[in-house]
Amino acid sequence: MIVNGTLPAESRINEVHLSQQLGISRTPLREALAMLVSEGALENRPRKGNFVRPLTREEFESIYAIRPILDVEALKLSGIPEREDLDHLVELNEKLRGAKSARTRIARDDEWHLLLVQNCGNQVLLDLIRQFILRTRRYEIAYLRNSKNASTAYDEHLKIIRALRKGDLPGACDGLKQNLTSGVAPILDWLDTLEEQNR
Amino acid sequence: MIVNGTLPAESRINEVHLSQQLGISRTPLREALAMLVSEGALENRPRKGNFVRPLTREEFESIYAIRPILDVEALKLSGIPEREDLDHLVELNEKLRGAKSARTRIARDDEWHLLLVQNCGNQVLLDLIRQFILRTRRYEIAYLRNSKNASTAYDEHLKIIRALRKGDLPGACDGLKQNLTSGVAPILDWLDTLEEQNR
DNA sequence: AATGTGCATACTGTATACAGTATGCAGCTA
DNA sequence: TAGCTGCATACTGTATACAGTATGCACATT
Repeated sequence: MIVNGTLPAESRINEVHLSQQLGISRTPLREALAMLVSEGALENRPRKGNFVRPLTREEFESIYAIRPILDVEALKLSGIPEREDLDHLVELNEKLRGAKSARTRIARDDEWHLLLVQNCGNQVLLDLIRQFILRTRRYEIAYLRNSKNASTAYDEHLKIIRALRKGDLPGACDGLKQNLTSGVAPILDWLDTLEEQNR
Repeated sequence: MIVNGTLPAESRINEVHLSQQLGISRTPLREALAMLVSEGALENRPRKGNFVRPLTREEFESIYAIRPILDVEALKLSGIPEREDLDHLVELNEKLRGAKSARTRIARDDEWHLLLVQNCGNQVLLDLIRQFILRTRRYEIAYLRNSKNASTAYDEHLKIIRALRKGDLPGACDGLKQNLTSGVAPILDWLDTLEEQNR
C-alpha cells in the first residue's frame, strides 16, 4: 500500500482501521509495522503512531552510496565463480532481458546481484545486502516506468561476466561498481522534480 | 540476561515465564524479543519460539570483516575533522584511558569510533555502524576481562588522531583499519577454546 | 522389543479488552 | 479578539483471554 501510494508519504497509519481493513487484529499488524520501521519504510513516533517516510534525495543518495561498497567487497570475497555458477549468471541475465514488466525486471536484477556474491562466505554481509535491496526497492518501484531499461543492466552484467571469465576480479569489481551507480542519476533527477512539486 | 549468561546459549525463551519474571505482559516482551532477533542475539523459529544464538567463531569473523569496511568508508566521507572535533576526540580518548571497568572501556571506545565518523553526512551509514557496534558488543562483553586493554586502543587512537592532524586521511584510514582488526585475534582464540569445550 | 498411534500438556500466535496519553474544540477569561 | 483551560474523543501501549500447533509420553500392536 505504501508502494502503491494508497498510503501517501507523511500519512499516519491508523492501526484500528487498517487492521479491520486487512481482516486481522492489531497485534500481528503491529508486528508487521515494526518490520516496516526496521526497513525504513515507516517512522515510529512514540505515542504518536507510525508515519510513512517520504522518499527523499538525501536517503536515496545515502543508500546508493553504501550498496556498491558492500557488493564489491562481497564479490572480492567470492572470488572468480565456478563454471556452473557463471553459466547460472548468464542464464539469469537472459531472463532479465526477457522480463516483461518493470517489476519482474527489478526482481531479476536483484536476484542476479545476490547470485553474483553468494559464495562470499559471509552470511552477515549477504543479509546486509539483502536488507539494502529491500530498502532500494521502494525507490526503484516508485520510479518504475522510467526505470533504467533492461538492456542497459543486461549489457553491464555481461561486462562483469566477461571479466570473470577472464579471471579478472578487479575488472569485475569495477564493472559491478559502475553497474550499481549507473542507475542513480535518473532517479535523482526524478526525486528532484518530486521534491520541487511538494513546495 | 543473555549477556550475563542467565539465559545460556541455545536455550529457549519461555514468554509466559519471562514476562511474569519481568513483571510485564507478553505483548511488550514479544516486541523486545523481536528487537533482539533483529540484533542477532536471538533466533526465531516459527511456532517453536525464540532461542539464544550462540557466540560462534564464524559469526564473529563475519561481523568483524564488515566493521572496518564501513568505518573506513565513513572516515573517508568525513574527511579531516575540524580542530574542535579533533580536540573532542583527544578528550574522549583520555576518558577511555581512564576508564575503570571493562564495560565502560568498551562504551568509551564505541563512542570514540562514532565520533570519528560523525560528519560523514550519510545517516544510513551511521545507523549501520551503530547496528554493528551493538552486534559486536555481545562478543566483547562476553570476552570482557581478557579484553584488549585500554592502552592498546588508546595508542591506536592516538595514531589516528596524529595522522588526521597532519591532514593525512589515507594514513588515518589505515590506522583505523588496523585498530578495528587488532582486537580480533585474541577473541578468536577465546572462541576456539569455547567451541572446544562444547564438544 | 520396536515401532506407531492417540492423547495430554504446554507454548506460540492472534484477538480483544482496558488504561493512559495526545489532540482538537468549546467555552471562558482578559 | 486573543489566549487559556477543561473536557470529549480517538488512538497508542499493555494486559489478558482464546485458538491452534508442537511435543512428549503412555499404551497398543506387530
